[in-house]
Amino acid sequence: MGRPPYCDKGGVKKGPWTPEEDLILVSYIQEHGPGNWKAVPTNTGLMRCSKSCRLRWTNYLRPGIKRGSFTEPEEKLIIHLQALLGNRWAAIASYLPERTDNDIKNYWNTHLKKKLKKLQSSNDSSMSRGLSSNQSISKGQWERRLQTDIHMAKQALREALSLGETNLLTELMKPSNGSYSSTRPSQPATSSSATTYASSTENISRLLEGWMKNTPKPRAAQANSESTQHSISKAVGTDSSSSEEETASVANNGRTAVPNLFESLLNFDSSTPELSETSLFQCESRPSSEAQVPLSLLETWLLDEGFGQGEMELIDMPLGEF
DNA sequence: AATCGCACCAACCGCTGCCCA
DNA sequence: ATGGGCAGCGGTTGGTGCGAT
Repeated sequence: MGRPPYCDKGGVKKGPWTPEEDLILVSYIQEHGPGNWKAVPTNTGLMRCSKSCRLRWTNYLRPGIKRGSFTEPEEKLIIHLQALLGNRWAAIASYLPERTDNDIKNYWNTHLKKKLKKLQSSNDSSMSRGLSSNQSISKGQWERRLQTDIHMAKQALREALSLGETNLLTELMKPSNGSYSSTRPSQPATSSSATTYASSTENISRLLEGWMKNTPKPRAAQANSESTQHSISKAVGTDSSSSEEETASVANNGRTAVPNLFESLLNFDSSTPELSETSLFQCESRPSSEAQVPLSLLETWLLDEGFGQGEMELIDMPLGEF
């Protein structure tokens, strides 16, 4: 129906956010918490629509966001979840609490799609040499193979963990240096926009530091602000905190802390109380909205110890629908 | 050195669903 | 029951940087 576009009002700024705007937004959210986005432009004086503010926060400024290349376990998890859930990036992102749906979506579109295409084409050629086609695989076989793949992903996670939690987190958090480096690891922070932003964000970091020292806040906001500052500092590589802090749980905004997540992933207990018919997709809404990521039926299925055991011969089956 | 094409990602757009009056 | 307002989501686009030619 003809509802006018929400951000169609005149005088609404579009385009990249400036560090100053970021600072204003972060400061406001630290004080008031995320939510009630409609009030944000009004109360902050930002010439942005509420939607833009929300996006900027959830995709960039929100504490606990991991920036940097995707690790192999993450990659596998995304592939499997995409096979299971389709392009429901928010649902997928709920299993990777440090990644935003936007990030995952971008990563999928720019990296994984191609990767899988390649994989598929190479597989097609092997199929033409006598292997059965995807389409001819029975549903049961398909599911079993998928389960095997998932089991392997899980295995990879566990292996990573077995190196020690710190190592895992190091792995999971690398490079945590503020700019995406997935396929451009050497991209210098000297690219014009990056430079401008990085240096300005450094300023934000410093400003926030001072601001936090001087501004008394409610407890919740304070906790939030610390992690936010940490996040921003991290994002610009100015974080001087110890590695302990680095690996410390970043329970912020109700999002599941990393160690907790992996604890939940790896110590999965099938007697999870949340198990219910309706729980299958209960993680679809962003975990940023309050609760810890509950273990859903899907997680059960994904991570159940018993799954995939003895099915290792079914590895590397290409995932269809890519 | 200049140009072109590609890759990447932040941000926008538009739709959907939920909540509330 | 209904309609408006808002948040959330997925698809798409535009700007920027890099590498190849």
